[in-house]
Amino acid sequence: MSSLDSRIRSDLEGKIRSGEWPPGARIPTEHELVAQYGCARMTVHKAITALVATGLIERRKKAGSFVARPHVQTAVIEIPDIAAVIAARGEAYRFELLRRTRGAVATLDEASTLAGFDLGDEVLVLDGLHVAAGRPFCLEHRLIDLAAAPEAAAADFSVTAPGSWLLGHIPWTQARHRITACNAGSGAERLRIGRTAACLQVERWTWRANQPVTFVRQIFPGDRYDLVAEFTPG
Amino acid sequence: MSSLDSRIRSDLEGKIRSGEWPPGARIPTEHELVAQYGCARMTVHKAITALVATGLIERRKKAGSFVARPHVQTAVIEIPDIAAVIAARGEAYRFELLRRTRGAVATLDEASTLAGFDLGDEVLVLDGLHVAAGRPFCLEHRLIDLAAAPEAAAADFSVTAPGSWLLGHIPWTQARHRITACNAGSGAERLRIGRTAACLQVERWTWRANQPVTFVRQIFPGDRYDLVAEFTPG
DNA sequence: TCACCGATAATGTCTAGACAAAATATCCGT
DNA sequence: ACGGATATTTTGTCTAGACATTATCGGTGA
Repeated sequence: MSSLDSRIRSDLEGKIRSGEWPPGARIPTEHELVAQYGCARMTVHKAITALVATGLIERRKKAGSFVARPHVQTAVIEIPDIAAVIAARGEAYRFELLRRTRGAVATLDEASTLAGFDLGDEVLVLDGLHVAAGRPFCLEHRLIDLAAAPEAAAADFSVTAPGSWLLGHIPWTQARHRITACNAGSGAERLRIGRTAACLQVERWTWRANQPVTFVRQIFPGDRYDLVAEFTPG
Repeated sequence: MSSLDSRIRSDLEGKIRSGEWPPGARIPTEHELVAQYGCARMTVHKAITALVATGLIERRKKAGSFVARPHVQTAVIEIPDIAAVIAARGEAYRFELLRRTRGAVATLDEASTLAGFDLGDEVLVLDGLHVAAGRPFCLEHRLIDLAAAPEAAAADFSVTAPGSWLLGHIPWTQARHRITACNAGSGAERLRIGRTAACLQVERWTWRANQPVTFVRQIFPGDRYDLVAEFTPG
């Protein structure tokens, strides 16, 4: 942390975040910074490279390095395990398994539209309810590809939620999230809210080495959950 | 792209993403990779450093470098300018300014709860509607701190949406997003949907050098917009 | 005036070392 | 068998150069 390159990095970052160097401004050349800090160019280069990686700086050969002009807001959103969220709130957590079936993908209506599961793949279909402090917190519908996660066939999901189980057993390498709003509709009874109540719907596709592992659709009552994305550019 | 360090990087990344090196596995030491690629250690080190920055690898002195075990899902979500979103869809875009008032923060009900605006700050309050292809797309309520963005007082927001204007004029350095679901409620008329329709509500606080710049609450009809977060670990 | 083309200045990559720091492994004495 | 000092391995940082690459700038000729 107190290495020279991280000092240079935070110096530069400070000038940018304070607004002293506004977006589009040209920052000193590596040569100038070398003279200023009395170090090797590699050290300066490393510091700038780190800021390029975070999107704070853009480099153009011959022209120089410039403070990036942010154009899209990219926020990092953390989607933790539900059990962990509830535990962090200090509430009691329980998972209720509502349905568990097993079958080939072709027989399931959702399958063809979802995720790129191969037709005929054996999947586990799990419906469940996450309960926090006695109140329904999230209704979950999940498909698990048994080709990618054969051990899931023997797992006991009445104790551990499938999400938590998968996290520990089948490491994924890629995921895609879709966040939408919907009315509670047919899930209203289970969630014990009105059918017209607004809910946050998070859909997540998860792959491992380009093979689908699981698809999950989670429905949260709008007043019980929100997603917060902290952010720094860019 | 075809530099040696990026080749080493993608070799390593391939082994990890393919599952050949599972989470927790130890990867070859830098010394071994140097022997394997016949290059300087700096080159190998740079490649690994890049993967550490993305969270794919963890390094421990003496012990070695290991494939990271993902524990929370962190997704990167892009929140682009609304005008740009609609343009990308190939639809006509229009912004309608519904209300524009100016006043000190203390007089506004929302102010004290919002964002850390200082009491007494002069703010611009803007309500507007984003229209895509003739249909309401997003209802927006915004506060702009005139201390942070004095030029906003003179800007003409009946042409350019304040979000787009701010993006070009007042670079922010920090932002926080909150994503919830809500019913259309009082916004239903403007959005031309039912009062009970589910909407995605995005709230965004934006700072520049630790000074609040703007707060915005955007309400999207749930069936017209969703957020997609692509993801790679960790 | 305009198109081209070469000089130049900046970043991009890489080398072959050096020393530092930290965590594990080993050995030794009790 | 255990605890603690010591050795070793591995990553962390840095140097002082080298040559490659490329966008810009300025000049030259049509």
